[in-house]
Amino acid sequence: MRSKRDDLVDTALRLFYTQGFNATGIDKILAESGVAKMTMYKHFKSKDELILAALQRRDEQFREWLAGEMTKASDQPREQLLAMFDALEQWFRGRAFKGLGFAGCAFINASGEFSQSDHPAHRLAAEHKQSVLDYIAGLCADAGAKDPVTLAEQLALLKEGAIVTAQVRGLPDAAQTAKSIAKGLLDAALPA
Amino acid sequence: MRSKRDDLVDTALRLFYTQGFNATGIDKILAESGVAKMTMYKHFKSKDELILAALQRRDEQFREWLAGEMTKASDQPREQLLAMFDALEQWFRGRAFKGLGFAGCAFINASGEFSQSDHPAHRLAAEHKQSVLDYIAGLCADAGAKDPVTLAEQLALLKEGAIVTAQVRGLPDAAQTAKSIAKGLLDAALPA
DNA sequence: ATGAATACAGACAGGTCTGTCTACTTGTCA
DNA sequence: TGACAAGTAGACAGACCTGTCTGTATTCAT
Repeated sequence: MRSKRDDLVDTALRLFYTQGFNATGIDKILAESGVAKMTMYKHFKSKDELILAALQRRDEQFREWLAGEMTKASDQPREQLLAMFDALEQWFRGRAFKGLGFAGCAFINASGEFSQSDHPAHRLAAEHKQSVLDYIAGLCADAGAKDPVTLAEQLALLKEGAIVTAQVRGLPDAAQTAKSIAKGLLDAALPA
Repeated sequence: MRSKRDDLVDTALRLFYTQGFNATGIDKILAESGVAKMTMYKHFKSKDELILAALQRRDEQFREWLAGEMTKASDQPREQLLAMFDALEQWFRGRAFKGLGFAGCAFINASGEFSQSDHPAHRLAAEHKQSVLDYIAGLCADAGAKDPVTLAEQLALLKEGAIVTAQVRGLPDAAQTAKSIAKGLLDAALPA
């Protein structure tokens, strides 16, 4: 059975993601999740803590989804890396997370709203990006890259570029633009 | 002489950029700019209009700065395009805009806070990105690219990736990561 | 079945937000 | 001098915000 805490965090994530962190009030989250205020304040000391919990859930959800899409596309690391960009395109087109249209990257958005780099939400965003980077770097190593970390940094940068382009300009095609650049990088960095 | 309106817009831009749009109240802008509330409401019908005016100023300011850095680096379009990434690095390190440290891209941040794509601020962000893209595409054409628009889309995507990486993870080096990818793209797309 | 834990609704305090209003001061130009 | 434009301070309304509190209902294990 889903706990009240889960309902709360899911609703909070949805509203924070689609409407913004500062723009979303506690009362709206409570109303939409059907949870009482005191219940929330028993689970979380403050709105800030709820924000962190929502971002943590997003981190798990997103990485699980991405790894799933990539592994189901192929069992060869090179193909998995390229499949990342196809997965991104599905996300940009709103087909990735049930009941959650594309509204950019929750962590980029959080970094924008909480721009001081020592803010817990900003820190969490940096950690999320690092986790994804580590995952990519592992695949680059598996694929036989001479310098897997550098290659992973390049691919991750392409990923961020695609996300922002899709969000700001409304161009889901950006995923394919990034993918074609990625192909060139992989051709150059991986043994034939 | 600087008009009150200019003081207002400059202060608004600085605070919106560094603290966020929703998180910045009118009163703080008025206090820091030394302008009375009624004066502001004479120039702008609402806070939303002030936000738009601030973003418009940022658009001019940023594009003027970027074009300046690029043209002063070289008079060859290929070198100018590469110099864009060096300029970005200066920005990321806080050396680009006097009295305005790096806090990501104001337009990406705006798109994050106002995620509905028909919101005026979001629309303005898309227009800004398009303007920069057009500028890049012009240089690509000057450099003799067969498909200047595609090349420009690729370079612009690298630029966005670098900005986000520098902001979220605090890595100004991302500019050089993007630059080295850009070099490969230019080598492939431009006539020797 | 009784006590503990969990959740509920809803009022409330204290603060902040945007936007409006009034009444006063300053500077300019004719 | 006198009319007018532009700016000022500060009060205010009404909405919304976070976080606290009270008192009641439900669930569950012992």
